[in-house]
Amino acid sequence: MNIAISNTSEKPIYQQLYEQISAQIVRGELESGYNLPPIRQAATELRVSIITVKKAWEELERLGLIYTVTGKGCFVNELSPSEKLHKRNEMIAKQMQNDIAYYQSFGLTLEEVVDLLKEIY
Amino acid sequence: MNIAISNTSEKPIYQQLYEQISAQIVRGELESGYNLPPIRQAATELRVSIITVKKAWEELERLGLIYTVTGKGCFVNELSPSEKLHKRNEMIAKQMQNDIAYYQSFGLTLEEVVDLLKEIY
Amino acid sequence: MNIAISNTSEKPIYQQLYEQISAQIVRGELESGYNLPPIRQAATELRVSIITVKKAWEELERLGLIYTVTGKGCFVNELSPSEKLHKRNEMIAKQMQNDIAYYQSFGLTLEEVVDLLKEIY
Amino acid sequence: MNIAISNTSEKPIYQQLYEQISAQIVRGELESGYNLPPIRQAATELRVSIITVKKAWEELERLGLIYTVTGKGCFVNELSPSEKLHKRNEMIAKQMQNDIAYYQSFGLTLEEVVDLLKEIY
DNA sequence: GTGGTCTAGACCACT
DNA sequence: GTGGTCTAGACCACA
Repeated sequence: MNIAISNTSEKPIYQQLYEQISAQIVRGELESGYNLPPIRQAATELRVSIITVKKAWEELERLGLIYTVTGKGCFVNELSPSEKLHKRNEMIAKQMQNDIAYYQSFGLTLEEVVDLLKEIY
Repeated sequence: MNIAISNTSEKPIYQQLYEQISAQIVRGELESGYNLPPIRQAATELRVSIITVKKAWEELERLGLIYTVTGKGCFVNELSPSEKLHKRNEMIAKQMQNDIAYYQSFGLTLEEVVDLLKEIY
Repeated sequence: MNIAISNTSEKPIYQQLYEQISAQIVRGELESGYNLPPIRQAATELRVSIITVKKAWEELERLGLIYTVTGKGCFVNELSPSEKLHKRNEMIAKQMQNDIAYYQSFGLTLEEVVDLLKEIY
Repeated sequence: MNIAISNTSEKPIYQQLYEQISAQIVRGELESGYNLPPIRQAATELRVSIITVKKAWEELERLGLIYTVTGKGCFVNELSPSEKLHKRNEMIAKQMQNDIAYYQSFGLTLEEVVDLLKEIY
């Protein structure tokens, strides 16, 4: 578990958590069947509230990336590489649609967006 | 004034307001010196609270896009086209940094991002 | 009449007016008996509201710097040089007390204030 | 938290709040990491509205003096003594420019200002 | 319990 | 009639 939490970020902590973990899962960093640390342990290590971790784990379950076995813990789902890729593209596309809507509201063309993107990347 | 407010959006109303208006200003739709509607009138038309409009107008002033004269009203600042362009890119870049951070967390390369962008745009 | 009005200043216009004129009077730039321009003319020239000019003229009268002759106009009071000096010091001292209170709230010593003052002046 | 609010002052309440607190921070009275009282509690104690306190806290955040963590509270930023000094001088200088402009409108020289200052201080 | 947002209505200063 | 400020109370997201 390699997670970076920022208290001053505009994103809520539980979102930072599930975004980073879901990224690690679809990238294959966290393998199928990987046993996520217990909520209490994760909360202690990351110095966040148990409720916050619970909320993040719940979101991961809702996304179909992990499953919970009561009394045993949470595990990364079995996902084929193609399924992972599909989920990854799904998540990215969802975000990108919002981003593009924002760019377009300022009247940016695709070329301008790409140019700015190359500059900042 | 052509504003669309969504009560279901995750963005606060005042932010929707200043984002749309700032976009209209830097796109040149609202000309320099344009007299924004009085906050009370805007509040009535948009069916939101005066304070909500006020907060949006304040942010626009902070962004250097409008100025307010007590007792007279609020007006769009005098901005040269290059200044508008600069402010636009500034706002976009700020947002784009967050977007890119998200894409990178999924391990996307610049090329992949551009490809996806072209697809969705 | 040599007045500079700023719409974007945080000071209300009527205050800008009476502050500048009172300064000109106690400095001797506007001589005793000088006939201030009619309210309507001043309002037109300065591009402000008649009400605003009226409010400034009233404040000047309240300060004992001008007097009004109904139907004839407003005139600068007869003031001896020592009276002018006294009024000047009075106005400055009043302002300076507020300024000093502000500086002191930040814990500045007299020496620090003087140093900063020399730097900015 | 040692705040004095004057309802008769010409300054708005929220400005009195952030001026006094910012002074306390740059003077070092409120240490880095200090947990400001919750806005509701502060509002009750100071007998002002929540929104008024919120507005003051927002300005403090904008000045780079505090940061807020949703659900946790507001905290004084980590600032080195030199940073504090810099921020202090920055705030003072901003105010002092207005003060000096006023003095100069009366034709005062730097020496006269300093003399008066020493007298009143 | 904490901050984030919003409402509806009010009073005041300024133009 | 305009903006500037303030109130008292409410609901929601977050920890």
